[in-house]
Amino acid sequence: MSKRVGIREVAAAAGVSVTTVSHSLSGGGQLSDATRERVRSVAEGLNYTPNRLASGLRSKRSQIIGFISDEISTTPYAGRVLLGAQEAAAANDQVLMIVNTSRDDRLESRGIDALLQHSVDGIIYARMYHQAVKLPEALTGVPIVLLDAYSDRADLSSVVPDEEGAARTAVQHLVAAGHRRIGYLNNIDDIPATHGRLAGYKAVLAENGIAFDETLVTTTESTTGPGRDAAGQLLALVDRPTALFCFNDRMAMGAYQAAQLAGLSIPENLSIVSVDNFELLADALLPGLTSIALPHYEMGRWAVERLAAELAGDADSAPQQIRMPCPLVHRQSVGPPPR
Amino acid sequence: MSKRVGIREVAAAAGVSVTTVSHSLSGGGQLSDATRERVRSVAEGLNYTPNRLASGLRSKRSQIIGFISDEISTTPYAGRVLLGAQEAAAANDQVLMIVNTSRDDRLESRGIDALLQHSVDGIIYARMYHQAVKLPEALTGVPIVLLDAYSDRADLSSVVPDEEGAARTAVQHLVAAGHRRIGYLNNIDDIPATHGRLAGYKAVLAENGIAFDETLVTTTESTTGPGRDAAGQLLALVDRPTALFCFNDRMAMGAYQAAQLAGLSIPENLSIVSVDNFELLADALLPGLTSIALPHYEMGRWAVERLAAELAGDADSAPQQIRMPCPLVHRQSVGPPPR
DNA sequence: GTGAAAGCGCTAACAA
DNA sequence: TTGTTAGCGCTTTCAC
Repeated sequence: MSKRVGIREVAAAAGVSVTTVSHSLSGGGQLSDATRERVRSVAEGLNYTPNRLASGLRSKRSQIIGFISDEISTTPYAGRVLLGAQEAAAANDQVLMIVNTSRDDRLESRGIDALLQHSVDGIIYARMYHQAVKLPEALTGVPIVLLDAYSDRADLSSVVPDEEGAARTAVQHLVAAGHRRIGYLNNIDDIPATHGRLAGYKAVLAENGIAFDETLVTTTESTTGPGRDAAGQLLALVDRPTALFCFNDRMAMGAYQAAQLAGLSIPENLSIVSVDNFELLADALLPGLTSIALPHYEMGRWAVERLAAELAGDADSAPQQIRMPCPLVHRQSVGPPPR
Repeated sequence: MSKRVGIREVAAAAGVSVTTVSHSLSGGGQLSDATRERVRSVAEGLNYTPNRLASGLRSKRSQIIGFISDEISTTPYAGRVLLGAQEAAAANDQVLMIVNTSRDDRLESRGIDALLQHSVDGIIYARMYHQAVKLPEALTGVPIVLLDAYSDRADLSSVVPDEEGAARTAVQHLVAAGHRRIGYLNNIDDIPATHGRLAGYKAVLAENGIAFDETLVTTTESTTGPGRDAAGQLLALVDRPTALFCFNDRMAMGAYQAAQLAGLSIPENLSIVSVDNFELLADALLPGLTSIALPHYEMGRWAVERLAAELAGDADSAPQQIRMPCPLVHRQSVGPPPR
């Protein structure tokens, strides 16, 4: 730390004015390439780094992106979102300032105040799973991009996973393996993932001439225990499914346990595909769990890049609300149906 | 956003000078309580919020804490650390600016530059698992607290988990349940957790008059597959262990699988305790996995609080290097030994 | 007790 | 093509 070198030292050392230094470094003004180059090398020689507080104060651009999320922790996915956002920010010479709200309006309000006081240039408003949000009043007029969230404000860009597409990919994979009797362990929460994935499941069945059988669809909490029970129920059917599509990896883990209890081996007697591609689980299960990956990292990157584009003003005029595709990650839990 | 109200508007509205407003709000100066109170209410009425860029520029205190970590993502624990750090920062009216290095020196160096340019008041230098670090030159002179890391610099405060204590608690729990033949699935990496937990394991055996038997200790990569193999090996012993202490939950999951393959049920035929308390796994396993929790959230909090104390100058003069205790979380994987 | 005024380090008009 | 200068919004001497 000690005494950082400032723009005037650079100016003096280069024998020019501070203006020239500022222009040289920021690429502004009308300078000869020679001067620009010389100033730059002097600055570098002096180990000059700008004071962003000062430049932000003057120019009204702090180069700070605020990141508000309801839960930084709890889910292991959160980290990937942050990582993507952080890397994109770094690439734009921006930095991330984070705030966690724990789904508490007061904390959220304080957090927004803190970000605004620090003059963030814009805010990524993130949720840890795909859901509808209502933006707080305090954010009015601030550049915002929604992440894993959507609102009724058509003027905001947002990014969410393509839930229906995810389910389509998963179920299509099972159909391609020869399955026609496919169960679905759905979540019970009233959220886009629940409805979107069910829609995808039904669509693929229809497209393949497979009649929808509601006895093959269960609706429970999306954790391991309920998944185990739900799968057990389906596997006890006289005409049991030969494959299971699971809402998430945790439910799939329950399905593995149910299969074991029923004496069925995977994938010989039962094929399983789920959503999340949470590696700690998917890789650890025996055999490995084939799963649809949610594009957390990509959504983080996209949100920051989009925000940067909007801030730069060179963005396509219209805000974008996009759904990200969710790729299938092959492991060993899918095989042909038993004969 | 629009036109934020500044300190001069408040001054005008309250009929005082900007100095008085500044003093009133920051608690400085020699003002009458009456004035202070009046100014405060006027400021609140006007919805005044200070511009931290300006105050930071002038006062040399940005109220920003930098958070550098090698991996924001990958591990699910990272989130808890960040959460603790964030909450502690918010409580101190500070905010977190995060940077990820991906264990890349160039990225780290850029990240440090970015934080310094934004005039962070101090930095939490974090690793995602307990390890030795060498601090980059660029950080010289900057207030630092190490998190899940330690260095040879005695002038820095740091916090790490008490690895030996964690193992002691785990193994003692097994001994208390009546076990005397206890296997240990250790990690192969040359890190403090590996050595510390082995030491704790040995210490408890010794204290209970149980001879150390090296055939009961395996050393492999700390993931599920290797854990499965290692456990399988121990369970195949003629005088097999009645309990297993596992380096982490992932290895414990492997041990569950090995037990199943060996036809042993948990906890009737085999008791298991591990370290991490990664709920997604520990809760999902059948039966629930008893595990030692690593104090991620607490370390995050402690690091920020300690840094704040050092910055405030009211800290105990000497830096503190502490080991945090790791509590046992009871589930259903421990029982008495089979007779 | 309170206020005037000088900057913090930089950028952006405007001059030259 | 380059330099002068006036602030950005606040804190902090220092004078009253």
